[in-house]
Amino acid sequence: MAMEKTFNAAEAETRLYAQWEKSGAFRAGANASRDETFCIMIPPPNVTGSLHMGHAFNNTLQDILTRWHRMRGFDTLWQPGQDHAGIATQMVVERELAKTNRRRTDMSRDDFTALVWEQKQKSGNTIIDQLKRLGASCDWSRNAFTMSGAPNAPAGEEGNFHDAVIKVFVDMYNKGLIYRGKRLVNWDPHFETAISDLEVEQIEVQGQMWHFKYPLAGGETYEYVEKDEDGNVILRETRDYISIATTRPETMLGDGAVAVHPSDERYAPIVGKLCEIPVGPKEHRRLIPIITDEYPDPTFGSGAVKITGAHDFNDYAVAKRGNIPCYRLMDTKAAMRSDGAPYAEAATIAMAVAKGEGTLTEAETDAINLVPDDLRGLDRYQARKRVIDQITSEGLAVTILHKSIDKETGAEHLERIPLVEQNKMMQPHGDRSKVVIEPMLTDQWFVDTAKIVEPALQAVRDGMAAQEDGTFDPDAGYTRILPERDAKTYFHWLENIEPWCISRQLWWGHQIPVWYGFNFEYLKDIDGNGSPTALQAEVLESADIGSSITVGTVRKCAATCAEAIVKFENEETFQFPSWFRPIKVTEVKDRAEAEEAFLQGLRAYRFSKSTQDLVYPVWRDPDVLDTWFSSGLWPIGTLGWPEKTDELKKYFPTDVLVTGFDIIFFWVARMMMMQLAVVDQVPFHTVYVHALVRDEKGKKMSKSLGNVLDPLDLIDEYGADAVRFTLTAMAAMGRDLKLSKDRIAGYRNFTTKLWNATRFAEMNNALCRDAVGTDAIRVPDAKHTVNRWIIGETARARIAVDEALGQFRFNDAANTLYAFVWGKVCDWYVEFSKPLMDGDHAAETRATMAWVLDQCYILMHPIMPFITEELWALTGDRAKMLVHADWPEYGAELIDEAADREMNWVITLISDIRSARAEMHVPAGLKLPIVMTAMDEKGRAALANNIELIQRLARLDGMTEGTAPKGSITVAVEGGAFAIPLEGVIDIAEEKARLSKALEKLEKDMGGLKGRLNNPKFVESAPEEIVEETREKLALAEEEAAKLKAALKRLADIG
RNA sequence: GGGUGAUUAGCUCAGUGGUAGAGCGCUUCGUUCACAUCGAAGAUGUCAGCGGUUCAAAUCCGUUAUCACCCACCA
Repeated sequence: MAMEKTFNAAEAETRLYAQWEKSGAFRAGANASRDETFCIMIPPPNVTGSLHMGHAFNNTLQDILTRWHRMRGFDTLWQPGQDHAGIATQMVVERELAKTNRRRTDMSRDDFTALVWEQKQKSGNTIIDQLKRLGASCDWSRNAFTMSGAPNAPAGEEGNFHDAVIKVFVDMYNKGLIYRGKRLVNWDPHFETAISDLEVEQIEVQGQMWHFKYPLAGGETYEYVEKDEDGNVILRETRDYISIATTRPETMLGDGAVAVHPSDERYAPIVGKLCEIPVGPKEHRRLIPIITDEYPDPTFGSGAVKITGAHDFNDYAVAKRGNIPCYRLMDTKAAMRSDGAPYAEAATIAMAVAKGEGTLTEAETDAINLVPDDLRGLDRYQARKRVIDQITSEGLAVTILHKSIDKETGAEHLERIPLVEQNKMMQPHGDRSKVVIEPMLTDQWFVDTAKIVEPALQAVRDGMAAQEDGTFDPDAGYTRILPERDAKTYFHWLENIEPWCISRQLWWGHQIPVWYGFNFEYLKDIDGNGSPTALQAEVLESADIGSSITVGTVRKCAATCAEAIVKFENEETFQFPSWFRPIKVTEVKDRAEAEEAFLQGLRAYRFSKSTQDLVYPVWRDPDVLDTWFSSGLWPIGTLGWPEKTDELKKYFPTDVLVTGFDIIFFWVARMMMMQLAVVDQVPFHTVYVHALVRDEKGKKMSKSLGNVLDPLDLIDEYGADAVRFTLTAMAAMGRDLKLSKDRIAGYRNFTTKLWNATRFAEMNNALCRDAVGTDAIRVPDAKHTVNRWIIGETARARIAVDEALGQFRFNDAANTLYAFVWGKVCDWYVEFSKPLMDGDHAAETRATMAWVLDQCYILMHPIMPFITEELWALTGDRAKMLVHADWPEYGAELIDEAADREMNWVITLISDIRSARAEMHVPAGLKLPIVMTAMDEKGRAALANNIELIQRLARLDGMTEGTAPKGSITVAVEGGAFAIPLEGVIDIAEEKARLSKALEKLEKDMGGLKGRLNNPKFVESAPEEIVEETREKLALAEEEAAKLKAALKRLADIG
């Protein structure tokens, strides 16, 4: 067998991965030899996504933990899968449609989702294949998908994830943890859906703020007084208006009030009076009250704020407090241009066109004339412009005097211009659509997070407390978040949690399992003393009013419902009146089941059996659930819940969640809340939060910046092992990770180094094992110091690696291995072994070399699986593949302190001689004799044992004992000194300089050491071992200094 | 506005009380039979500033400066 000079990663990686898969190496429970389980849930990537650097990092860490546990004999499962990613995936398909000038609304919902499924099946495997290239050892036979088993899922997409999601929704609804409500939500005008707070990002934009006059009702006037900070009056005038400042003039028509701070004296005279919204035909202008509220800041703007409850979150709060009506002005549909095409920019919301009903709820009386005709159907920004123009032309814009100079004449004059302030403001944008979010008052579904947040908080409080005092127990039912500061983020968010809006007006996702129908409870009230509304009256009028409700009543109700449903179908955001609402949330598969469920409810209430032949109208809520609602169930969902599967029993709660901090809120917190709410257990005992991958300059990698490093390109160029090792070595907890190609190349060289160390052993027949097939379990019974030393070093490495991985200190593990393999094995042990490969110690040394290299493969395998597996196969007949090799358990018992001391002495001696030679410019190839001028017993023994390798590595030519010859350089070591005769070669001045410099450094050190030891407080207070160590250091330094001085003196005598 | 973190060699970063390290880069030398994707040697730091605690501080505390990120409702 002759090995190639380097590892061919491209060829070997594919071959090895196929071999692992074929042998079922990654299957749940493969290689299990003990009862303990270890389970990691992959953070499911978007099904349309492709592997980016963040994935590569995240999954490398998971793979390391998984492979490590699998080799240690745990019953291991790394559960893979993908997320259906509602908005993102729907966006991909809609973009495709747009290429052929089609839109989603051109087809039926079923046809559209069928297209999405096609897309899923087309691109869903991309990321799986990419993860395989990285070496991820997931159990692909269990690959999961958050939409599997949905009603319209095509063949091959079976599964029970959908059922689990629906069941959780129903259970939570029945427990009162989910409700439907009319609230102000973040409306994304591009996707025409509500989104949650987390999906909104605040972006700083240059904004404008306009100042307008709202005339007081009836032409009333008041004395407006402005004072400076010291209370001096700086302005006093009579006004017949109140001046407001706004950044959103187009919402003025929806104002419900003008608010000022209670302490604001300027407006005190007019609080409680009415003012007029100065937009639209004069005869139809609304009057709104001037109220007080703590919210307005008297020092900002004019101090007076218009309150538009339906289009601003602050205003909404003020309106709630002050019982001010909220008028929704806008439609949820994008405005159309006159030619019927949508506006190019996405942020288009029409000013409401609907009269009366529906859109302008909560203030139905005023609805009719809310929006004048000339503003209807406009995009919000067009409407803004028109409103500003109208106000300005009417002279109601607040103006300021502006000095300007006539260019022609040079004459200076003052002119009045509208007061428009330019200021930077944070504006909410959709994180996917990048368009400005419109707060909208709509009916949405919410999770009442306040009711389920406490267990999620407590579990982490307990986990962190245990982590703190060192009593952490994985089975105790709590969760720790590492590093600690991310726990703070978690607490902060959960302690201030808002209701979670979970309905999305999309088509791709889990449709909400709620069916609407006539609420018969409503009629019950009529039988009492309640006064009927118009509808009730109508229903009752045509029904037989009597002791019981008759078939006729039901027919009438059915007809009324049908009418509502027609409206609902034509207008997705149709607001159901209160008599039409979900009266039962149930797990039903289709309309027939829903109808049957309703009928059962009716029978139970007051209808006779004769009504069951009625066709009763029901309607399913068209909204789908937020993607994170289903992702939140990932741990139990992938394990088969609600079925009581073996996997669920075995692997749940799972062990570690490895994730980036950017989805702590989106995902981690929600999994915690939902698992606790549904199965009353934490989903994992440890959350390991890692850094974000950035480019060399520390910028977040993004397509728009063009600074993306594609992990697959890097794998092509350097091999997966090098990429993985780089990421691991840089995985210091909770920092940014700046990736550069140089670093990857460095670690690629490291793989080559290991490869070539193996090549050396192979050439020296070190790999002809005396015990083929034992897979290096047996530690060689070595006698020679060199071998005993490297065995001890191997044990140290194993201990350090296990400890590092146990604490999620991935970089420590990587650096330990790097230093061991390169710094110990390659730099020294391979060299030391060369003279031993023949002669008395040959067999032992070869066995040790073989064993040490095996240990390198094993210990490195979790980080660098490919090259190690390849070397494992190349170097022996193995009973098992490396992926299933047994992780070693040897420890400190293998460390031979005496061998350690001896070899470290030898290494220091060789290094010192090399150093002296280099500094004296001794030609590297020249072999020199050496004279031992002094040596203690231990030194003599060490020397005798290792003389051959010392001569070889220090390039010496024979050793004698005696006094330093003329013109020699001095090398001082612990216990002795050497002289290297260099008469004629040596430059005495240079040698003096070298020795003086070394001496200087020593004396500086000695000064510090002496200073400490002379300080009585140090000797008293410091631990004994530290004091002792300091004394030893000083003694050694003094000894060496004495030798250097002697050498210097000799040089002085000569020169 | 609130919060969190960072500031260490030319660069990228480790280092949680005992007197500072790695990789890359740089300089010099080297084709000794594992490896030039290599080897040997070398240079470079008031550990951001100031103050405090301590026998001892890069490390703990306070403060200042700069930067980064997260959260947030200034119309």
